[in-house]
Amino acid sequence: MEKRNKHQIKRELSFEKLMEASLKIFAEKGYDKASIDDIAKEAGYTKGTFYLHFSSKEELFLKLMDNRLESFKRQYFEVFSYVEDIEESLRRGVALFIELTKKDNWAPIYFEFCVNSMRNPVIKKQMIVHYHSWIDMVTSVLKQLDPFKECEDTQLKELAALIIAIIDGYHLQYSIDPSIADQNRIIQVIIQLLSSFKSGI
Amino acid sequence: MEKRNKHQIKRELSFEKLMEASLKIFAEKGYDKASIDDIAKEAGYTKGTFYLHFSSKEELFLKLMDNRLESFKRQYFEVFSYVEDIEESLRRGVALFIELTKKDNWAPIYFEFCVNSMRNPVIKKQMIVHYHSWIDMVTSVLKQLDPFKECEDTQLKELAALIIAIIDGYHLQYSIDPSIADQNRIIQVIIQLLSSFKSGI
Amino acid sequence: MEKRNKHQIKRELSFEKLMEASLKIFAEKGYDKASIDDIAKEAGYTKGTFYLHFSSKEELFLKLMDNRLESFKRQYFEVFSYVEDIEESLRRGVALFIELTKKDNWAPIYFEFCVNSMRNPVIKKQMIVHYHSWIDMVTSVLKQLDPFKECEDTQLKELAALIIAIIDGYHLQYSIDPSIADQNRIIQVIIQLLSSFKSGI
Amino acid sequence: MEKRNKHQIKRELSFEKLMEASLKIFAEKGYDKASIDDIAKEAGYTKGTFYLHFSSKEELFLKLMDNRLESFKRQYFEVFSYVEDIEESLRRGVALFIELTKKDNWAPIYFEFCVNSMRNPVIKKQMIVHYHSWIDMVTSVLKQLDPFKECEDTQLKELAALIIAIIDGYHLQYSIDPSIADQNRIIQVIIQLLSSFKSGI
DNA sequence: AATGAATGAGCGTTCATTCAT
DNA sequence: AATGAATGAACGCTCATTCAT
Repeated sequence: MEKRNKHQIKRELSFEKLMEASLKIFAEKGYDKASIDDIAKEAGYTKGTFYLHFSSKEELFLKLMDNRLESFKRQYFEVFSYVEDIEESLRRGVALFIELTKKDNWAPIYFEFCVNSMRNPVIKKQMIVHYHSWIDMVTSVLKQLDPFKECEDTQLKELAALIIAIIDGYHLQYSIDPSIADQNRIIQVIIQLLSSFKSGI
Repeated sequence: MEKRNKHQIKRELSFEKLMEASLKIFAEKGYDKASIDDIAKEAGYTKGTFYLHFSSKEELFLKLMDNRLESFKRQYFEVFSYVEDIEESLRRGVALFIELTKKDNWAPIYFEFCVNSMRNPVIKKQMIVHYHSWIDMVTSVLKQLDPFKECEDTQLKELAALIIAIIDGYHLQYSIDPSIADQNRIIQVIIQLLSSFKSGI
Repeated sequence: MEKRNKHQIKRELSFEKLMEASLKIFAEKGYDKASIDDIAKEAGYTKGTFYLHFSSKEELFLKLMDNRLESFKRQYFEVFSYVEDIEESLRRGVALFIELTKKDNWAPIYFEFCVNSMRNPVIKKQMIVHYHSWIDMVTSVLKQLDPFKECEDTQLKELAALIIAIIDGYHLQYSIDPSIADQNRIIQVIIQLLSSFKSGI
Repeated sequence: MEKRNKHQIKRELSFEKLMEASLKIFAEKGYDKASIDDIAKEAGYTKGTFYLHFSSKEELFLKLMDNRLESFKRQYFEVFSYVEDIEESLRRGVALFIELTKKDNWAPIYFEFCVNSMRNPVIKKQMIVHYHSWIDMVTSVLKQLDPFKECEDTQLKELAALIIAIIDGYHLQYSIDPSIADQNRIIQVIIQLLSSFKSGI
């Protein structure tokens, strides 16, 4: 048992280190230019160790995607979960939402996920699953808000998809040239979108 | 002289063909997985010819970016140039704008430009130049519209940047899962944004 | 003492299992493509256990060769040991001999031994020892037969070598294309060879 | 044209060198242990050049097999083609046949072909084709001989297959331990086989 | 202008072997 | 006795780039 545990702990440690390293390397170099050697070395191991944990580069990428996308959803959800009155708290929510994307070098890795999903069907499939799960999350947040409580899910989902698209667009612009991407304006747009949606009902 | 000319013509022809081929191959495979061999073959030449025109893969990529981004701006500008009365024609304009992006497999190559610009400073610099030039173009289109004629350029530029961000966001979503990206809604958002901007003045 | 015994028994068990597994894997994949992992897994153990029993892949191969070649000799000897009257029983003997080679996927592993012995001096040495021991075995069988009782050993050994060569040749042909290797004809050739040898004396 | 020619000549030269080198390396080390690096270096080139000529290691092996097996058939055929009177000249023919196999390090490469054909279906297929073509060759030689002129092809083919099996068996024994493989005896066996076949008609 | 032979560095992956547990 | 984490050398293969023709 004890042995088991020590092995397990070591295993988990090296796995964690490799995941962390791969996040960094993929973000820095992109999927293709990131080599297994780079990743293993960054994690403090050699190539061989990598293949103890992942059967291929693609598998690692998939696992990293899954891990990161899921973790982001969770973080976002926490941010939004205590949003109760509308305007002001939503403003705060969206601001936080946007703030989070700037942490952790999220942009390069996120767009790396996106771009690779456009060409690799396996990655695409996983991307779609996560994207929908985000939409569901945002939908459920909206549903907590008074004005939307009565809305149909389909409508709210469309609204959620729109919000995510806008934030992604802002996000991309911010990555290209932070000096032109104005966080306040994008928040205004989203608030406005919500208001007009309310009144449209 | 004549010979010179024939050579020049041939040279331009092979250059054009290589550019076209590289567009196709980069869109299909992405920067890293596209090989010079692939591109040359697609153009009907061999590797050697490639290096007669481009000193490296990166140079080609830069030239292609320049060429495509410029050409897109031109196409968009044409679309918008005869927009004179507001709402309806703008709707048509934005729709066309969006439609254009779906042609020519533009999405994968565009995001390829974006993602690479996040990592390569030379590419980034060029991307920023083009992005600003797009903003200027959209700004100038807006300026033609009655309600915005009196606006300050700085304000209009912010508006233009916002519009482009939103369209990019829509575009990305469309690339991830076309079934959730609703073109009409995104157009509505932009129209609304314009209206509210007008009334905000 | 008892503990010792238990350990020994376990040790012998795992050794046996590893040998059996290696026979199967080497036959299936050949020496180079068979991995220690494959073999250990097939035996129901892990790599570590393998190195408790064998110091290297080559040592295993050598032990397996020794084991298999010896075991084959024993089996053959049993088959031939009760051959007493000549023609008919010899026919049966040779047929059985050939039949045995088809069992247990013997061909691929046997030729694996042969081919490796052509390149590795250690393996070659062991192969020669066994080959000679086969010749001796066949010689002793021949010596039991009336017509050969008076023959000199050197002569009988030559005959034995010839018989083994012919069977190996048949065996190889059978492995390449079973549809052209005719067991009866090869038996006839051997019978004939024996008759002519007899009359040659 | 001239250019073409020079390129072609260079190409053929490097191809030839690579084939020769691969013959040597495969014979020395066997298929799996022979590395592309080894082969290319032996030929005086680098790995890259190898892949200009062969798309994979397997393709090279297949081409080498085809080339060698065909060339051997041709050599054998030349040896036998002027065999007209029986016994003595056949003796000479078989002797030459056997002699040829000792040249060029044929044994290790031939058994390498055989052993690999037992596990790789593509190689197996090609091996069978060549083997049958050998049988046909030997059959046609036999048919030139007076006693066999009237025989049916099917019968002669069986005889040919038998002869080849016996020679291969001798060949294998010779490779394992030359000191026990007696060339004269194997020739006697074949001659005898032919005589008994004749009288069997 | 165009070809294509040649290079060399690099990559994803495998695997025999070691050793702490 | 058995495990399994870790290594490091190798291997098959790809590809951007160079250069003689």
